[in-house]
Amino acid sequence: MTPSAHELPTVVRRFVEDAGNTAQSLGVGRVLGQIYGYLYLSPRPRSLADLENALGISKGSASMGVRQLEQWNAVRKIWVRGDRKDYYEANEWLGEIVRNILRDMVGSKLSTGTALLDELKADIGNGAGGDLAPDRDFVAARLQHLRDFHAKAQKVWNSSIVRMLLK
Amino acid sequence: MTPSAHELPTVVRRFVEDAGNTAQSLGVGRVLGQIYGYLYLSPRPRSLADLENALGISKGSASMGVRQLEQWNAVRKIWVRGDRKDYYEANEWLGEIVRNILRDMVGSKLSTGTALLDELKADIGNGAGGDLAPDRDFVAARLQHLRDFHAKAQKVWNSSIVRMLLK
DNA sequence: CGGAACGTTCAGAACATCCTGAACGTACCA
DNA sequence: TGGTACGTTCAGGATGTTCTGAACGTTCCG
Repeated sequence: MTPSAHELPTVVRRFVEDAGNTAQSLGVGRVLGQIYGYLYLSPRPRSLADLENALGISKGSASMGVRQLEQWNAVRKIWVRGDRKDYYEANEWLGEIVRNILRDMVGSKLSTGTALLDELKADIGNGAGGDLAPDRDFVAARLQHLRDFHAKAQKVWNSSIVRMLLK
Repeated sequence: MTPSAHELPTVVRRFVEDAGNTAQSLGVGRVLGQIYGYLYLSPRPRSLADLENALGISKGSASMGVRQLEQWNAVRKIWVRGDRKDYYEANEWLGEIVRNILRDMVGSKLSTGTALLDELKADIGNGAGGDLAPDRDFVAARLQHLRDFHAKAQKVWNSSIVRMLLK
């Protein structure tokens, strides 16, 4: 008699489902939401096998899922002496988690995003943009406008990250 | 001699490409980024046919793309007397666009997200969560914790929307 | 040393999303 | 009234993403 999945209490099952949907619709992957949701309602740490079993996902998904969640500090690995399994528990400080996720999904793009603009500006400066002919000035102005916006966005971003950090 | 695509100036082509990639990686769809990017660098309004042609996308994509962008106020429809085509131009106020996109991708979830929590809380209140047995209090506490976070998140969200609005 | 228990990896299947293009509706004009 | 020029829709094909599960590496134990 294999210990089948679907033995979760109704409340937990529904919560996990919703966490999965929410995670997916925010673009972080359904499984991550499910794992976090399950651990969030677990009064004690759970092993990878528990996750496979409780959520009906594969070993691979569980393994990669917890790794990603660890990177965001959404879960912690717990060692139990004399037990070779890895156990995990949820970090309940959601603000921190959200911040970490945002930093690594949005923040990175904001910081690298200037490169292309500079390059294009340089291209226009040389004759490289010769085929722009009559629109040259307009295009240059718009690129400049975008650069300004980008700079402002970076500021807002940094300060708002700090604000959330204050909680 | 069909007027083929790929007649865009190099600078424009690269900008459009990048806009497409950025849009995609932020989860709003590559085509939307391309259309907006193209219009952003266009000194005059463009028709749907222009978009199909310049970006190498289908009529359907162009049509649905501009509709979505209109909803976010990212582009404006321009009427030209005596011309049956619809023309579009980009709204250059990116802050407004970002705000509109966020409102409709994140804001909505924040406002609807309480429903499930309330329901589950009620279920625990009745005997419905009987199979939770010894974990009942822990689960209830975690649900409450989440409710608190949710309330706080709504506040931060509303005020930060307002802040960006101030420019 | 051999084998058991575990975590990790990754090719490819399963699934979801996005885009195309043909069919259609509508407005206009001769 | 028929024809043309346009915009819209949506079934289904094309593309991209996520998940599975078998193969493998490692650690531990007898």
